[in-house]
Amino acid sequence: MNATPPDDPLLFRFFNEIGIIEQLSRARFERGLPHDLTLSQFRVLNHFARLGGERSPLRLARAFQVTKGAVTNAVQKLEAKGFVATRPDPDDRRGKLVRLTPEGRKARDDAIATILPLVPFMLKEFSEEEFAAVLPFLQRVRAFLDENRDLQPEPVASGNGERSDQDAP
Amino acid sequence: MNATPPDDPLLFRFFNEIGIIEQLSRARFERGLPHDLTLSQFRVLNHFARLGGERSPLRLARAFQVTKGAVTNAVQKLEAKGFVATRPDPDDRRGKLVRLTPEGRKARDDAIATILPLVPFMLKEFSEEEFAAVLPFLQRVRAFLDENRDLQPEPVASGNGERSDQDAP
DNA sequence: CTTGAATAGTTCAATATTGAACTATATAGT
DNA sequence: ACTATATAGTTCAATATTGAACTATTCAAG
Repeated sequence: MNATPPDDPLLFRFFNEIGIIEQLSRARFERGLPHDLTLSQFRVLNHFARLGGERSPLRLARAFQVTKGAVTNAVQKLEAKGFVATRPDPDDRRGKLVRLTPEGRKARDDAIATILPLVPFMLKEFSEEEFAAVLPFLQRVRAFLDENRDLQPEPVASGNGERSDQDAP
Repeated sequence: MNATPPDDPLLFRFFNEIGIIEQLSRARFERGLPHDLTLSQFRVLNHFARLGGERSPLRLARAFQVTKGAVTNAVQKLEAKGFVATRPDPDDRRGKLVRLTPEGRKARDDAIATILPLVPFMLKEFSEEEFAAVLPFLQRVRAFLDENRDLQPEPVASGNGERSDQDAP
């Protein structure tokens, strides 16, 4: 069954395919998550595993495009499991810093391991070159959307500082 | 800030970009939805607007990869707003058939209208040709994931009948 | 300094989604 | 026919997310 009629703007068809792929891949990944991890919780672990260091909950909220409350929740759950640790921000006593623990690092690796079998599975159908070919364009689109996050198309307002920390899944 | 380190499998980087693009575009679209529509509710309207006809809630649930309960909820809300109508399935008295009303059709068009300005906005940065170039590959990936939905990569089991009604957003 | 606005984080009510239980109907095997 | 099992839809408790209120701290202007 077709997903978007061929007479829709090319752009809609593009975003429609993106949406379906995301939904299908997320459903598959979410099912297999170990340690009772939520996708949101995994995202936090993955963020730190990839980027290292310490971050405030607010930065995480912006990176994931969720509310501060959602991050509070995820961080509390992760802290209860011992997968992240927090400390007060020494430079700003309102703030907090979250970091990955070794256990959290391992939990993240366990989660990644559940999708690793997918690599050879998909590479039977698609070549590395094909992914490599589309990647740069996807990155450009992502960067464009990221730069124009809260921007309404019409007014062409001016960008507002801190951007570009987007993360997924 | 980079999203996925360049040494990750190309596949992960691909799905990571997909995930980010989906998140950014969904956030933007969701914000502007009219008629107090939820994204889930819009999906139902859009599904019927594109494919026409009548469908059972169960088919919708499979198309959207959500539970039957979620569809019950969305359909009830849409019915309360007069955007869909339902009738008992004449061939199966357990079943129900949902269809779009003219008001629902209009509500869907209103929703689409909120993102239409994005088309010229993005076409300043990207050409139609670029989208056309990546679309076929995305469609192949989508079809592959759709065909192998609940399939675990390892056992290479046999496909199980009814598939391929996936929809998004 | 002191006051007022902004910011970081938490909490809470409201809403959506899930997974499981439940009801009603259909289908298959004997 | 009769019983057992499967299926369509709803409902409900549990959980996650949101948006707003709230607390505590910081920053900026006078």
